[in-house]
Amino acid sequence: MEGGGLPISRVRRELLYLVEKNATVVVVGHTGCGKTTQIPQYLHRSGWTAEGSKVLCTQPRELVVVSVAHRVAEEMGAVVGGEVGYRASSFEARTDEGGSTSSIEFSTDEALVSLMQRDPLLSPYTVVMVDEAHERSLATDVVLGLLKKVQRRRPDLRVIISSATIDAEALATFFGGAAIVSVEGTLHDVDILYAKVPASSYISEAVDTVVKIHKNERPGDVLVFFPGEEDVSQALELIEEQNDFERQRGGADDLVPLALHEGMPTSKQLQALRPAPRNHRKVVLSTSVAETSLTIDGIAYVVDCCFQRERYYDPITSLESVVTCPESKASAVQRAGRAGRVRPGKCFRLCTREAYESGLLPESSVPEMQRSELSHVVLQLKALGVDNIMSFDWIAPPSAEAMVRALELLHALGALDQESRLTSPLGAHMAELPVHPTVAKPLLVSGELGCVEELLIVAAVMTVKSSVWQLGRGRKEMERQKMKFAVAEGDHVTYLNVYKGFLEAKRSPGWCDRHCVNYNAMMKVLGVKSQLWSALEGLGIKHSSSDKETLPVRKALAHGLFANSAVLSSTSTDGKGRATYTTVRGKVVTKVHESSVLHRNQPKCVLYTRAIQTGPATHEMFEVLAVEQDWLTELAPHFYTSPGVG
DNA sequence: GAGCACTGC
Repeated sequence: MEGGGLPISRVRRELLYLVEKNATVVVVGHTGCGKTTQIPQYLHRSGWTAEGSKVLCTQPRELVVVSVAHRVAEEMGAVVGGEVGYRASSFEARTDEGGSTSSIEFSTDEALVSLMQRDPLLSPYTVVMVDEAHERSLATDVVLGLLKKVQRRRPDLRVIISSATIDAEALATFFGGAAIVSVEGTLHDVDILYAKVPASSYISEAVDTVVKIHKNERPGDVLVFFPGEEDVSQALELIEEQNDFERQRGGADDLVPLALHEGMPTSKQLQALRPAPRNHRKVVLSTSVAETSLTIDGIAYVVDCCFQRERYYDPITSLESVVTCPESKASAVQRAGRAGRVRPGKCFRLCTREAYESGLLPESSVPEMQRSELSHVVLQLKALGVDNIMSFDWIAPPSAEAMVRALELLHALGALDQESRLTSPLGAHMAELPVHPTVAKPLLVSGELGCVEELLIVAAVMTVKSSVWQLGRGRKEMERQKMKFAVAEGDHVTYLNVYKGFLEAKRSPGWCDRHCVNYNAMMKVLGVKSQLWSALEGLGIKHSSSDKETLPVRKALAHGLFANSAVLSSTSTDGKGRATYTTVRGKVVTKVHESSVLHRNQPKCVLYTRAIQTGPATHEMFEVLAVEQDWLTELAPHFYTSPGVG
């Protein structure tokens, strides 16, 4: 397909003219208008890739990078790795550094940040297009700030920002008055219908809406968006009850409800993506995975609860919380668009039109940059030569507290010196590792402590976000299986046993199923582990193993995680018999989360990977490591002796 | 008694 019928083709000439005349152009257009696949080809055909120069297009997600590269190559009659290439880590690299012949390259935003550490002026590129900029991921915001900086030294560099929403003005202003071009329309129209009154419970309202669609609307599958996994399972139960009720009345039970969320095994996810049996209507009950990451064919109706869950980092306590809040209009539009992929569809929003139009729903979500822990971003910027982080040209500046926290942690980790300059070699090496600074430091000290192999495994598991554990036949069974691997030293050390078992079982998916281990997560662990090993090897670190000795492993981890410490409270329980802890810094009351192998052990002092607020006054620690309290002052003397702390 | 979603040097 040539893409001639796509909405983007109507603005081709205008777009090319604007790119010629302006340093920066903002393109506004919804998903499906063809901008991602067509704009790079327009640029290619109009001379922007002449004489070995290149056009780069970035995406927030790796999966999209790979699939778009293949689609564009196919449209051009080229092969991936030839005229069209991509940069992605966990997939086989299809372009190499300098000698690549690709005219059009696709990469993730993250990969562009790392590319800029090696080639700050992006010398071979004439145009960089930042796609899906409205998603405002951490990496997107970093890329936008960096590109603006590069443009000052390379006035010839063209930047195209593509966004699905109307915050185009803000983006254009940030780039000193960029040109704006709008792409009207999508492939198919979607009718938007609103609730007449605000719903008292979005779960039952969503289920009622599904039932109404099933009774009154033409055939076509339904996709329902819920904020979280818990909502998905409740809705699933309600629809099954409804089906039972229909059966008893002798009605048709041709409604097929299917859950879809990140935490499910892939086989179950695929089930939700498969077409329903003939004459049945499929209802996919999903979290926001289906908003951007997964595409389901045959969806004609979308039901949107109009809520989403967002993670917030509190720099004062250094703890995170996950809150349910009204979704942004940008998400609402994206979700609705999922109904119009194959033919005109309908979207039922469970908020009122007044609520939508009066500003009760924000235009866009708070950018990740303003609700995240920033030590990794700060370290990256330092490595890119941005000396004064506070005065970096942020498109949305993070809070001063969050930046101070990040600088403080990086200083305590030894990545920055007294003057906040990157230390050498430690800070520079930490910046070269594709993991969070609290994980990079343990990896780097593992050489001296003789436990490189063990740290590679633990760091890989910590970096692969999806849990190593997976529900098999119920929570009880998972608990039972987990205990087979569990050790008193904690979750991180337990991972070593899981990894060992996985290798001894020759990476068998069946073994994983029987032991409630997530096969996909383990395969990713293998990939990340070998990637980390080549990075460490490149830094001159020699391989070693501590075998059955776990003390060096815990010590190495403590070198990175010391800031996340909590001690067992003397007044021991929360009323339900569970021990409470107090974070050493911040003095917040917290508990060991049920998912941890240590949730009954009550060690005196623990380090955690993350602590999340799970209730109004409840914080829980995920991934917990048992340590000796005197390690804290030993490993981070300044951190634990400053006034008012410790 | 159970955690939105992504990614990388």
